[in-house]
Amino acid sequence: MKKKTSPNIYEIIYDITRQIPFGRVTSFGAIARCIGTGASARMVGWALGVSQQLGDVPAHRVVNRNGLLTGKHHFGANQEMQHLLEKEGIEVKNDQIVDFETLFWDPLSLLEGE
DNA sequence: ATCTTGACCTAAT
DNA sequence: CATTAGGCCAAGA
Repeated sequence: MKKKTSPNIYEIIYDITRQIPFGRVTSFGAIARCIGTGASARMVGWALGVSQQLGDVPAHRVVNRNGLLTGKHHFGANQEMQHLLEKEGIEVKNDQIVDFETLFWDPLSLLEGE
């Protein structure tokens, strides 16, 4: 069988990001923590960037711990990320999510739910 | 093969 | 309270 560095990381990150409910957001740290060791917040952002380019994962629902749209620049151009969030009913001000803690969705809930 | 950069986070000074 | 340092893993040059 083929031996890769760590294909699991991608699957986990993709899966978690895909499980994010509508109108809800999460942070890199939360996902990284959900994975635990073997991955870091940076990998999440990098993996999400790839997934976003693939169009299979709503990366616009993932922001940093501050609720700041750090990676909006990676969405091609303009405030596409912010527009997507606003379309979901999320209010964004100055590239920052309003009531972030309220809209925050913890991926750990998946582990608890299942 | 090595070095640098990267959508980050936590802790220490 | 603000800034610096360290950790973490992977991809590009």
